[in-house]
Amino acid sequence: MSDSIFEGSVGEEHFIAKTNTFVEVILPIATPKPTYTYYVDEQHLDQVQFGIRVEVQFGKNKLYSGIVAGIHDKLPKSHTPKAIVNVMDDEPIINQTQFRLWQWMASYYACTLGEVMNAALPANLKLSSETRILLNPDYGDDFSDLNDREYLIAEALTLQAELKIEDVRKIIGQYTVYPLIKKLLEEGVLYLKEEMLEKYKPKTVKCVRLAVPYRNQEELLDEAFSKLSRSNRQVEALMAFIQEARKEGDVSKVKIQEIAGVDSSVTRAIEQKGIFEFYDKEVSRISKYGKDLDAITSLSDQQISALTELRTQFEEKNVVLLHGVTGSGKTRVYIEVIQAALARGEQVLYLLPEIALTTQIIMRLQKMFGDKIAVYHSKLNSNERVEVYKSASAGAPILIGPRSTLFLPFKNLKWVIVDEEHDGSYKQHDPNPRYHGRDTAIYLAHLHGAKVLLGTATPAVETFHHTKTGKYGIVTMKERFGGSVLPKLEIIDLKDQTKKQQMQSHFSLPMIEGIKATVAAGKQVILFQNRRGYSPTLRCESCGWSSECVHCDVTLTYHKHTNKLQCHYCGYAKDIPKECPACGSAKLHMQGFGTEKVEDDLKVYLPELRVSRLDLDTVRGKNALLNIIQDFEERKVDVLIGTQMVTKGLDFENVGLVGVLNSDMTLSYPDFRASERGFQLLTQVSGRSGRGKERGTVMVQAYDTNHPVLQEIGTADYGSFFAREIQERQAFKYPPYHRLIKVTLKHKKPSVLNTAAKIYAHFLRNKLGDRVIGPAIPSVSRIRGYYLLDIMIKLELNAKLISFAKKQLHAAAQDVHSERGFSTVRINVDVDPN
DNA sequence: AGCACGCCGACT
DNA sequence: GTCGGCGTGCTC
Repeated sequence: MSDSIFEGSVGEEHFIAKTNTFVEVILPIATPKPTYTYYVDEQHLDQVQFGIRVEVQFGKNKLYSGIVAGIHDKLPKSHTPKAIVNVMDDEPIINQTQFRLWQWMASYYACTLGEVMNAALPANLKLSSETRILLNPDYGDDFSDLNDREYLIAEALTLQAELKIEDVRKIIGQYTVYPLIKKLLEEGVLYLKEEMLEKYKPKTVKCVRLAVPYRNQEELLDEAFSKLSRSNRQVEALMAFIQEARKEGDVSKVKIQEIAGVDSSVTRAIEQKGIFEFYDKEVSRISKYGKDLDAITSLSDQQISALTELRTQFEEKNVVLLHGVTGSGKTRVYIEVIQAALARGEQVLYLLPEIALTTQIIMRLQKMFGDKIAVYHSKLNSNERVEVYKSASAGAPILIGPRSTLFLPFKNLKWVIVDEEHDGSYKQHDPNPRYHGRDTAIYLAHLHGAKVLLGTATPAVETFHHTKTGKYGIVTMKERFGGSVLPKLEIIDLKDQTKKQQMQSHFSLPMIEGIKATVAAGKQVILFQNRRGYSPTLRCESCGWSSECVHCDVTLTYHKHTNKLQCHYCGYAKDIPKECPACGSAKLHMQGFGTEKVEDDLKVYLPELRVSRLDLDTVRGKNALLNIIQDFEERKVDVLIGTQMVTKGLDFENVGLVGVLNSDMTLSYPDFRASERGFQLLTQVSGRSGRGKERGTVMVQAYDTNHPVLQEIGTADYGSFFAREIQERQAFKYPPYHRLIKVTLKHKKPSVLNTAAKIYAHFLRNKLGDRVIGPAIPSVSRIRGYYLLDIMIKLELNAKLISFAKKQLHAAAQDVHSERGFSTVRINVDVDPN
């Protein structure tokens, strides 16, 4: 080792370098450099290793916890490194494989390592000086277990609700505070600020027990019965209770009412006579659901042959698509695959689209595999997340969750299941890294030497294409489980209905009749309304004025519960004007229809029906979704009106009719995936119908009844859809034949933005020619006060070309930013946009 | 991403 | 005359 002694400082402290060791540190921020070099002094020398967190100063006062990505002895020539402030871990929190995944993502999705790190680590592993700490109210005010310094912090927090890391530093008069805070977090004394937002609320169930004299003295029961003898129903309820009480500890009120066939007025009466007593029992959602799900079912012939076929395919291919029609029982096949993996001691990753929407599947798996499953739920608090994170490296057998679950530190990953592989929500849109969960999963599996099972009823065009070229294997299941047949499809011509004046608001006559008949037959109905672009807006009949957001280029939509006009992009809200602000006319009326309007209209035409609604607005609360689903399952609701959400993994037995109110919107959306999305959506929606014994019906209302996709769902014919679609993709240079990169430029001033986009596009066109398209004005051209322009790049599938192009994207951005007055133009790159 | 430095308009 | 607006550049 050469002598490379230099002088430097950290904060106020001055040091003279005595070692010759430096670390490359990844910081959780979007900076152009992937890592920064820090000096390791003597006291930390034997603690630094790859993958641990170190506390470092960055800039004048910012402190971050960064990750050590490398150790070396080369003093940087251009500058004097700062020393690390502290070492935070004894053991690495990421492994080499994770780091390789991060690097791949940063390179493939054209973002920084820091941005990947940000997405990859749970919040509790990413302390920075911006973090605010609060007192955990559950800990109480007994601080006697704390040492002096800890006590000082806790005491300060009783006086002041929250503290910044900087404040903590001042209070205890020392610079190094992270280890202290880390310890207090672990002991449950503190909370990080984010955590307070999502308070854990246990679910409770109303339960029944006998009131005091009767509870302990069985001989008094006769007396209880005689007290109730005047009411048969009350006697029955008590008998139901006694019968249930023999089985297990807690007896739910609902269950008794169900068995005795009575409602809550009866149980309440018994309570009032002093025989019953009600109490709330905390239940885990899983066990509650687990009970009424059947034990492991036997496999159908089709499932058995699918499994055999899968085994064969996996001998050759690393990725296999399981293409099974809705209701063919793919989940059952996954369960078998998982069980086989567990028997061999292999780790399984199970990815789902939106976790909240697929609780049914999670429950089913959890019931099957119990505590072998760790769910990386988006609503876990930070401590729970860290627990799951650590359990992955400890070898938890099954890890299940949305795309971010990819980032866990797997130990022996051998299987990745990507359920509903086609689902658009696997793609992250907004903050970098704009990654695709399915595609990243395939790379992750490659790093681990694991196999990937993609499952869906409606494969993504890219995926199916890869099965055609032989890159992926494919196994098909054509029949629905339990012999239920695919639903009957009726296309209703809205042009014709309008002509005959048979439309009632947005319902055609056949649709109304269909709903009536289905409910009369004791079946339930799902109505699907694609909200996209079809929300109710306020329009002036005289001059055509409509209310627009002041920050975004969208019309405001009417929300009944707030009685205001609101913006979907930024949340801006305003009161409903009495007269038109443009022309003064009072003829303002509501236009368009969202699920809310459908619900209201239906109540007018069919007032006797029990209607419920499932969309983003009604599932805000933590249990709301579950409640809506349960009510529908328990048949307390006749008609469920929903958006896309009803298409995702929900499984209801008693649905006789699925109605699609307006299919045109879905199919005529102006982008290259419109057909694909439309086909997937309509097929998935219709798959909700007739899951039980009898054949269901699907009614699709359409103006453009000749749209090819409408014919293709009719025959559930993926093959002909694919054949037509793949030709268009090829002809118009879209994926899978070309790779798309979408660049979005943003600025507050349209003039600056326009020039910037021109410079950018011109720069790129010089390098890439007519592969560069645009700039074009996107359908929403302004968001939160920023104007937007899109530039699309279509690249042939040539690795050299693609990596060249990504370099040029970077150069083009620098070119724009170096121009005077253009440094504030934001440039976002989205590889493989949806 | 944050933060300080620096250069131009409306105020005591 | 300054206060503060934002545009610019740098951070190991």
